[in-house]
Amino acid sequence: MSRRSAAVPTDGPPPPRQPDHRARLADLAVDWYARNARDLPWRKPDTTAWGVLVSEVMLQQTPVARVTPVWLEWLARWPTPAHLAAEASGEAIRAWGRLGYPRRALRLHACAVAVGERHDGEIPDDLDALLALPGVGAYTARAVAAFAFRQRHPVVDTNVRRLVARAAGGLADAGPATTAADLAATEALLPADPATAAVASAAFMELGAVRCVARTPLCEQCPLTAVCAWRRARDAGVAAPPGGPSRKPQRYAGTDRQVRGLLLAVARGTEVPVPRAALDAVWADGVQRDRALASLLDDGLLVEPAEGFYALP
DNA sequence: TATGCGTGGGG
DNA sequence: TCCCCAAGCAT
Repeated sequence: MSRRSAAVPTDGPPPPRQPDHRARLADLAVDWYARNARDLPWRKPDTTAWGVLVSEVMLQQTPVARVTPVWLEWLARWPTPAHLAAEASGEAIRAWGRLGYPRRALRLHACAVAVGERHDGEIPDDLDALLALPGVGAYTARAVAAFAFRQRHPVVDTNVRRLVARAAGGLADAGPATTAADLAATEALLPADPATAAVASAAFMELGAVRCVARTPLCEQCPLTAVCAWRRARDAGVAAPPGGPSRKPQRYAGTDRQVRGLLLAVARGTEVPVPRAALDAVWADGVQRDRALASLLDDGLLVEPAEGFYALP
C-alpha cells in the first residue's frame, strides 16, 4: 500500500505489460524467423496464392513432413484452380493419398470450382470472399490473406494461441478456443506495417511449432524468453507448470473413422468401380461397415455408379 | 459449443 | 506396445 509511488525504478520483476513490450515480441519473432525459418516449398517467393491455399488446407491437422511431397505433386499437376476444377473430384481424393481427413480434398476441389465461378479463376484477396470458399475457415482465410497477399490479419492456429497465451498472457496454456478473443489478443501484437505483420504471423506460427511447443517448450532456445510473460511469471514463482492441455481420448482403432479410411483406401487404389464384396473384405463387422459406407456416400467421398458397385466421385 | 472427421511417426 | 499427437472445418 505504501509502495504506490511511481517514482523510483526499483529492482524486482518488471511492471506487467506495456505496448512497447508487446511490440518487442513481434520484433524478436521476426528477427528470429529471418534466420531460422524452415525451408518449406510453399514459402518460396514465387508460390502462388493457390499454392499457399493448398498448403494451408493440407496442413490442417497433418504434419509438415507428410504434406510436403503431396503438395509438390498437386501443384505440379494442378498449377491453378482451373486445372483442378477441370478434373473429377475423385482425382483430388485419389491424389490426396494418405494425408487423412479426405473431405478436405473434396472441399479443395469444390473450392477450385467456386473460385472459377465467383472469381474468374483467381484466388480472391478479400478476407470475406476467402471465408466463403469451401473448406476455408477463420484460420485458413487469414493465412492466405497474410501469406499470399501480405495483408495485416491475425493468423491464429493452435500454435499461435498457445504462444500468445504464454508470451503475452503469462499463462501455461491457451484455454478453449474463443475465436474473437484469440483474434484480438493476437492482433494486438502485430506490427502496423502489413507486410511486416504478415512475417510476424509466420514467425509466431513457426515459434509455436518448433519452440513454444505444448509439452516440452524449448525456452532456452526461444528468442522471446526475455520478454515472455509466462517465463517471467515462472521466474517470480507464480507460474503454472506446462500442464498438458486435455485433448479428447477419441481412440482410433475400431472407430467408424478407421473403417471409413479402410473402405476409401480400396476405392482409391483402383480405377474401376469395386463390388461390395471387395469392401466386405476389409472389415468384419457388417453393421459398422454398412454405416461407414453410408456415411462415405453421404459425404460424397464415394458414389455408387451401379447397384452394388462403388467408386470415387 | 461439442463432436466427428484419417493417418503414420515418435516418445 | 500403446499413447499422443499435427498449421481446422463444418454442423
